[in-house]
Amino acid sequence: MKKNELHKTNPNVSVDSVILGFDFNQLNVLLINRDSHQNEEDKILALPGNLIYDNEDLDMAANRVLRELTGIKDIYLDQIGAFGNPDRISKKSDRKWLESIRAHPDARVITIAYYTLVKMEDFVPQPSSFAKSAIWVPLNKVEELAFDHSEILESAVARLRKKIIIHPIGFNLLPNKFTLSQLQKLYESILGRVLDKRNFRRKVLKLAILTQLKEKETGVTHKPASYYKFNKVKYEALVKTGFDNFAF
Amino acid sequence: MKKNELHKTNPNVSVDSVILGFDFNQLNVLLINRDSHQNEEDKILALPGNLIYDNEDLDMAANRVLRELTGIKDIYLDQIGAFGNPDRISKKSDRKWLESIRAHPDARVITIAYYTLVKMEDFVPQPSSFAKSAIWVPLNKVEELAFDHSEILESAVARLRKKIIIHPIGFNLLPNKFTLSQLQKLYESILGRVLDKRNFRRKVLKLAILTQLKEKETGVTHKPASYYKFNKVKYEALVKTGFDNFAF
DNA sequence: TTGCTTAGTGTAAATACAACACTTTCAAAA
DNA sequence: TTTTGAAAGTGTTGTATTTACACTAAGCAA
Repeated sequence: MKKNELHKTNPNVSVDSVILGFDFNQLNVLLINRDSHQNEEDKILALPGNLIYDNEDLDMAANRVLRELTGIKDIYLDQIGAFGNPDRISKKSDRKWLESIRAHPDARVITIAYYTLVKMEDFVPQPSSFAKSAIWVPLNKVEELAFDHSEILESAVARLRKKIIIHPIGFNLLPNKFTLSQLQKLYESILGRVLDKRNFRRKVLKLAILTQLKEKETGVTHKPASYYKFNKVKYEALVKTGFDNFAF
Repeated sequence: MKKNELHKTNPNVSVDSVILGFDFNQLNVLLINRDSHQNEEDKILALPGNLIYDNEDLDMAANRVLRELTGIKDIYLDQIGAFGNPDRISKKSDRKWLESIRAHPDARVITIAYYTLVKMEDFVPQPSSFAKSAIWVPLNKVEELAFDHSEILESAVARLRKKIIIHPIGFNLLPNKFTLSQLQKLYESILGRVLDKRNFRRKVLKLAILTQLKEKETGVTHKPASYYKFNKVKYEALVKTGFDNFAF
């Protein structure tokens, strides 16, 4: 084909999701492996994703992928952007991945990447011999991924790091009730630095978007921490005032 | 077709660019009209864009669109994201636009949107009877655009507003030499509020990324302002220190 | 009862931000 | 030549925010 000629075959367009969860210690990403036959190239993991349907918009497609894989619906989802260098099918294993989502074999693939934050308790991967089993992998243990998924994952984390300073989306990663220390640990994991306990607590509580519960931790070998829950009503009210800084 | 069936026809994928320029008074966006026949539906303007080629990556395609239209190359470009509701071809005129970029007629169109900041002096649209003539339109005079381009334009401005607080990309919109008042006016245009002159100057100068020139304004009927230029070397050094706040 | 572990709390110094008014310099008009 | 208009340029002060820092409280286990 002549260089720079318009394509005759339209590209495949898929949606891939970076699904992040927090295990009270570090961030984890949900990855899938194609099947359980452990050939060398089958060990390469990928972000969950699929081709978009004709009749759904992009956000719907991302929601569908999340729902089909985990059963979770109506969750916070944010588009990272489009990826798709023409030479992105570089690894031996990438072709197999493409077959598995029934992509047009001759066309390039462009993917619209999303990231989302979920409570890990909402999805516990089942040990399975089925194709496409999913596993939680701690961010610092992630190895090379299929296609350009490593790059997408990196973008997602960078985006989250910026966004969490401005919007308290971190609450999506925690159970409904949580302690201030858990919240602080979450922020430290995302931002990659330790925070001053007193300053953190003062700042969070001053926002007045948390409700302190009467309940406390039990069974711990130290002073039990008080549980809090996220107060969505107060948060919405706060946003309306033009609030835009949650910086630590 | 059955609902939620995978598409048989891959979507068209195009790149659209929000090209912004500053005329020392307000922000302008570069729009094109399809041809000079002034039928009613031909008056609808659109963002410049085109289908991506088979062998180019997305950023390259956006650069190409910018270069083909204006001759400008190697400019700051930032991806906004992907747009493309399946029902986005809503207006009578939209089909004509699609024909003009030779899109596959039966497939939906997904577009990857970019925005870029240019010096208006670098591109002066020529009055033309050719198809697809381009014009600078002040942001507050923009009417309904083709497809979902109004939504894309809105996203671009919102993105710029956030980004300019953190990165001094505003210099891309000004000539090489400019006065502090021009710079302030630019920030006021983007942020949509007036800024205190003394506080603005103190803050900008403290960053030490501007070099004051010996040259002053001439021919003005008031005290002539000193010219400054952007010092890229000092800026890069500043970024390395972890600087991330240019807030006003 | 002692020891270990994490929860929970206040203050002071340094820094950043916001508000505010007058003098200077040029060109044009009187 | 003098006056006028118009924007450039310049510091200070009060307020709010950020940072740094150390001890007591409460539970469980040994």
